[in-house]
Amino acid sequence: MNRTLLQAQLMYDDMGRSEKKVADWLFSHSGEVLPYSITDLASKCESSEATIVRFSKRLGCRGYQDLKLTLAKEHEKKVVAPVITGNDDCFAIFEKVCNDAYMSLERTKKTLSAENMSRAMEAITKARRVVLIGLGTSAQVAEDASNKLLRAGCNSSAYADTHMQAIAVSQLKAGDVVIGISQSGSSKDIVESMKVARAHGATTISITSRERSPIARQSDILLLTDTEETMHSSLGLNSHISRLILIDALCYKIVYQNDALAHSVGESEAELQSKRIVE
Amino acid sequence: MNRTLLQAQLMYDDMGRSEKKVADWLFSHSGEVLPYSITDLASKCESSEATIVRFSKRLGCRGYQDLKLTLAKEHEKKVVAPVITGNDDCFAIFEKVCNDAYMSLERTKKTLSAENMSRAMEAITKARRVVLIGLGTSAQVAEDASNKLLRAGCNSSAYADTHMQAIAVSQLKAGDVVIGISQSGSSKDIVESMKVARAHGATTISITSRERSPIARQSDILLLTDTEETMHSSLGLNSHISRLILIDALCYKIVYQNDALAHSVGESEAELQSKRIVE
DNA sequence: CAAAAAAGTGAAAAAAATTTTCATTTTTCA
DNA sequence: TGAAAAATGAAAATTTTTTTCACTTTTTTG
Repeated sequence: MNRTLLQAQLMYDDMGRSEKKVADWLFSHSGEVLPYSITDLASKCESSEATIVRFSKRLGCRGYQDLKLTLAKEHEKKVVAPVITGNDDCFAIFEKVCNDAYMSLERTKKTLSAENMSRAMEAITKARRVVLIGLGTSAQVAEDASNKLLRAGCNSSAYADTHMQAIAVSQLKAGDVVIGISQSGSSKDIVESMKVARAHGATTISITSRERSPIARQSDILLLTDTEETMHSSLGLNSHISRLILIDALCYKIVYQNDALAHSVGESEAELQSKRIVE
Repeated sequence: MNRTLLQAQLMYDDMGRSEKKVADWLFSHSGEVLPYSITDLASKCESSEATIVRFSKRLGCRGYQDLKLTLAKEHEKKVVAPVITGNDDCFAIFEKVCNDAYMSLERTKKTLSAENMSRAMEAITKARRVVLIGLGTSAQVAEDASNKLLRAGCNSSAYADTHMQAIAVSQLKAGDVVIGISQSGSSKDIVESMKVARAHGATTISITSRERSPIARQSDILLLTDTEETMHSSLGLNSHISRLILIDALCYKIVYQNDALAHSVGESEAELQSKRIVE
């Protein structure tokens, strides 16, 4: 139920018999009205066009058209990704997985904290050394991030092996940064390494999909990618993509920041861009 | 910029002079259009009603009314200027990179051939052995694909090292499949391995962003991800994402196909799904 | 390079949707 | 009960949208 219909509920007692019919229909079919013309709606409600216009004006709209636009603006997006079926060909599945990815990115826009991103960026920029740790798919993301951070001028390394991770974090000091990447946030070895890093005074940043997870508790800065996996992609694909983009945005900002001076002295956008090329 | 207008940006080149005027006006006044009637808008754009209806239909709407409703539904979304500037904070950059990714996926939907995807899927399903080769970022994709194919029941391996790649492809026989992954399509070692695989009678599949590239010429089946990189993400990020999704869709179809029998005997959707979990 | 074909365009007609008007019905209240 | 006020819906008036079609521009082809 959206704002306009709540308003209608408040005014319900002031309405006449016929206007109430319109309100009732809208309460039980709030999502369906947009494609209907005023004539369609009048017959659905067993009411008349004039009544619908009056109803619209009561709610502060200029008329039925305006009401529809108002409702559309408040329309909560319940984009339901179509379900993949056995009859779909590869391409149809590709399209559906793409849709899933869009939705996942939209969700990530909501879960990700702008402030934490900025804090992470600053911590990384100032760090003497940045260590990235992750396992499985997350190791790939760590590797990718490390490559990009190197290009951005940070002293970073990624470790995909738990032993190497343990060694690397034990060398960290205050002012250093460790970035732990874990989809579930509960990979035991990763959490353990985060603890050690913290004990040595390093700033701990975690990239995970679960807000209440062991890794989150060991983190000074938490970067949350989308929380909810959908049906149509491998578990982890969507957060993998979110994390790749998150890393890319961070590195972009770091490059921009580091090169602000050089840039202001006349370095071209193209040169700036060239520092980011990875493949 | 919302989804519909991003779509318009993708289709911009296909529009005529007058339709472009409509698009231009909307790009610079995207928030203002809702109260305008088609006649108002036509005069604002120095265009005609008919052109606006055509423009609306191009974007998949039934007409101007429908376009307005669609825009109204997307109304709440923030308008993100397409160019990243030094003043953007990390989060704003993240949003822009997401938009880029979105546009890149839309482009990939155009370049990717549905038929070739199906042919690739069939070749992989029937193959005695699948070898994946790639370097750099593409090696990560190859690794990811190999993991998923294994889960899907294919005998697959990925090689990130050129020597290992050379050895692996020399063992292939007719009926085997090699999948070469290369952003530019011209990594010398990869192309060479594709040639060898082909000489041994294996089916060659390539995943690349360049249609006219050496690797494409060595391929029986060509899978083209988006061709044009944009300004806002690292060179390669967008095609990396496209390829991850492409792989995921392929594997999804393979799992569905392989398990069709088991499924029909009563295996649940959940069990089917569980075979795809990677992390 | 010119002719033919295709694509794009906008004025105006046609259709549809919306809003207003007004006669009639229903409700309110003394 | 009956007069005034409020509510209603059919139909008219208006506005908006969509379609049509003749004309223009662009592209292709011989």
